[in-house]
Amino acid sequence: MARRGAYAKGVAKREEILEAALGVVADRGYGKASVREIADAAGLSAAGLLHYFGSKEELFVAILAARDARDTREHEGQSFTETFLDVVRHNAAVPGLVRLYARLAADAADPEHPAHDFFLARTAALEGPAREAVVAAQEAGDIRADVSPEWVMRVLHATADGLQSAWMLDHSIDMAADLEELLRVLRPA
Amino acid sequence: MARRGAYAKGVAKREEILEAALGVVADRGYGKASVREIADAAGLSAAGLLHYFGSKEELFVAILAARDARDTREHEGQSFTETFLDVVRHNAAVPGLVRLYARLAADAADPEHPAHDFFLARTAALEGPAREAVVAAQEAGDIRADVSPEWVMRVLHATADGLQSAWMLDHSIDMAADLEELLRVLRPA
DNA sequence: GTCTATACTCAGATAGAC
DNA sequence: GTCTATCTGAGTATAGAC
Repeated sequence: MARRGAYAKGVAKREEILEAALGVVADRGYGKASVREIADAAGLSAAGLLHYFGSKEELFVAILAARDARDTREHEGQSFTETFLDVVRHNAAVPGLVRLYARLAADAADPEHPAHDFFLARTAALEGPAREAVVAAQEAGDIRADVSPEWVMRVLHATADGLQSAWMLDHSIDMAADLEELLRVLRPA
Repeated sequence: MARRGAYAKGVAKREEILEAALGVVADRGYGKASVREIADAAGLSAAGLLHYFGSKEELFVAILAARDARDTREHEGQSFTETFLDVVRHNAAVPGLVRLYARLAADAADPEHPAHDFFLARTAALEGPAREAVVAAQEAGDIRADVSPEWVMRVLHATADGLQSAWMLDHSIDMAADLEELLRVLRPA
């Protein structure tokens, strides 16, 4: 049917726009990456782009959502620790994405911001599996038992985020190595 | 002399502008805080404001620099750990400042950004005293000796930053308590 | 040295034609 | 589904008043 074709084209165009947007952001930074420039790179007008994504901010949220979806898909079945460190290692290869994440997370503090709910949902979605993994690690003797699983989750998440902030300014920081050392320190005495 | 009077007035106006700017940012967020609106709140025109601060970004860097200067002044003579936790506790009372910091830190990843050098210098300035304090804490038996002082500094800084990110989205997080727990975990077995 | 008025450029977003 | 045209508001450079 005709609708099928149009639909498939829309999906393909969406992905093309996401690719182009990430490229422009990586090259020029969030602030200087205008909707017009991204539209040019994707081969359509600014208004055409906003037909797919309602606003610049929604477009950028979609990039982060696509990244999360890919990370989840690619690490299916892997252990929590390995997934965690793998994602951090991979992030060191995509500075544009890391900067986009930091920028959007800062803006999303405003409850009215389009990314606010995305970040809340993201943290909530990570919470379940991460908690299970931490409890299992404590039972297996890989993480000391005298700390709460919630605290471990918060601190691992926070430290990874904070190391990314520092790494953005100074790429000589080895985020994964610092986190591995933290996991070592968290082991029982 | 006449110069003295004019100079003193300029300094007072600068501080008035910084106060007004922080207020507007806290109320409306970085993005919606326009130079015109801040200028209105400070009682002068946008161009008048830019006479004191060359650009919106430089104005915001000045706010963070003033905060750092105050924090340093107020905690002179206090121990590293108490200063660290005090600053974190105080930050929970000034969400506008925390958001401004996060936003500027994200933008500052671009080496061309006016805040880039500020953040590099800030980290470097913290490094000396913090390293000394960590080494002393290790010698005193408050921090385990099998980790490098540099790693401890990076991780404490990163965790505090990351917890701030999480706290911006969800104010129920107790940043200071989580950091105290981290300091406890870092103690020798 | 302090500050205003004006104006320029560019941004994101919308309306409506095709 | 995509465009052109246009709106509104941003940052800021300039010229010059006081």
